[in-house]
Amino acid sequence: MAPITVDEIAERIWLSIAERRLRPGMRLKEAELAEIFGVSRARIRQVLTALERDGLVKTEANKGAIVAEPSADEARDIFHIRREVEQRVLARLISHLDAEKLLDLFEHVAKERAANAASDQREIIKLSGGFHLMLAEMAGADFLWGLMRDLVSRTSLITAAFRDSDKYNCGPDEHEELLMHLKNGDLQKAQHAMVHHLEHVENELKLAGNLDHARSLKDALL
Amino acid sequence: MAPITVDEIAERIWLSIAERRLRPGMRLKEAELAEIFGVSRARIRQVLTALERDGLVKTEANKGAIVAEPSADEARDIFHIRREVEQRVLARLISHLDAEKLLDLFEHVAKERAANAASDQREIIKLSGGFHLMLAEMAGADFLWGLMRDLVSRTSLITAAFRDSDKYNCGPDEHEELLMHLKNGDLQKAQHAMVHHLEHVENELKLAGNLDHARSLKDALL
DNA sequence: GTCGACATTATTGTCTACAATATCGTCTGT
DNA sequence: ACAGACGATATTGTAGACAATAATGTCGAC
Repeated sequence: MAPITVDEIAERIWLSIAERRLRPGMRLKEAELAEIFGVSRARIRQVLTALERDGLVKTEANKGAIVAEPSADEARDIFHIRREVEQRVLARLISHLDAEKLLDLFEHVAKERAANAASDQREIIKLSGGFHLMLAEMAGADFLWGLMRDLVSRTSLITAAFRDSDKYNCGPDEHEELLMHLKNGDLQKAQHAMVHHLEHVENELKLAGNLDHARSLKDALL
Repeated sequence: MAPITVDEIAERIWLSIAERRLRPGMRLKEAELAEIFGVSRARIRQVLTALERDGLVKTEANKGAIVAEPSADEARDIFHIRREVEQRVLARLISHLDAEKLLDLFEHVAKERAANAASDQREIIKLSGGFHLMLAEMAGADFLWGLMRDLVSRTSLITAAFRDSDKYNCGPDEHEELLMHLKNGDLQKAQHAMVHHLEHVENELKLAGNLDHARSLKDALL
């Protein structure tokens, strides 16, 4: 019997948010979560602080945690920064990229394709983010990897909040195209493909119509 | 009698690191810190997780926390990303920047100048970072502000680790020049000044000589 | 009948004690 | 004398109990 870890709980909540089972604004009561996962509140508190760091929940003093409600502007900022970070990741990666790593990456994309074929949404979400994190990890740049973790989870939240259809965000085709350029050692083309890919994802969201959830009741009703 | 808060403790530790009173690699034992600040270990734990989020300390499971030991490559990544983030901050800021905010900014620079004149190192450190955070806060972009907090603290660590002289990093003159461009509503020049400023700071560090602290003993001795 | 103060309840924040784990010293067998 | 394992100690991880705080419902006064 292995007690569930903090990371596992955090992942579960992350997935629930990405799947839109937990909607922005929903309260996450500590005692409730502790009950659900069969752990103490102390552990849940760690989970919540981790989730807050990744921008998935927002906590207010003495008022608890709620699922974060990103604004359209925030979403644009996140995509903007993410484009820069991902390009940097590729630049750092391409210098020490060997055949084995490339194989792992192609294998990963194959898994994505399988999940897509099976319409296994949870797996799709995990793998899509995982691909980008894998690139960062292989780049061997801890700081960039940490940033990417943050950005990926925030992107999940944004996608959940702003996509209209049930279309999936990260298609395997674009990932594979990117890998081809990496395989050829062409950094510029790889970066271009990455930017294109991210813009594609961003453009599928409804950021234009700023039907922003109002920050306060006052704003919402007056 | 007000008990010291988590943020205050974190700031104290941050300053000690920035002042090089705490050196990279030093252990931060929980009980010891709890004793020093007169609080319980639970509180210290919160402090340490916060510091880890900001990249100032590194914790390993069941082994405790040590002051982080950034590599030169990591430092370069951080500066690279920081340039992009700061430019984005300026872009977001310039649209809704009024006379009052500008006044506050100029006032802040005046304080920096005073601290410099008095050679109050602790105050210099606080104010230098504070200036950049102030810009982010005024931009009204929470995500960017959070990123900047992270980047500023990481920059403090890098500066502490890699500067050779006791030269101070952020000079008030460059900050003021930036403000002039903002006052004139010239985004491009402001961004250019910012990039120049950050490159200036980066170039004063000894990142070239990669006398990287080896990650492991094996690497260090063999 | 409505406004304001007060009590109740639910929820988070904090502390203290206990359990798990790693590290380091020591001992024994060869 | 040295290698390996075992045990002691120090340190972190976890849980549960208690205190503080904020939201809400109720009562009383005007």
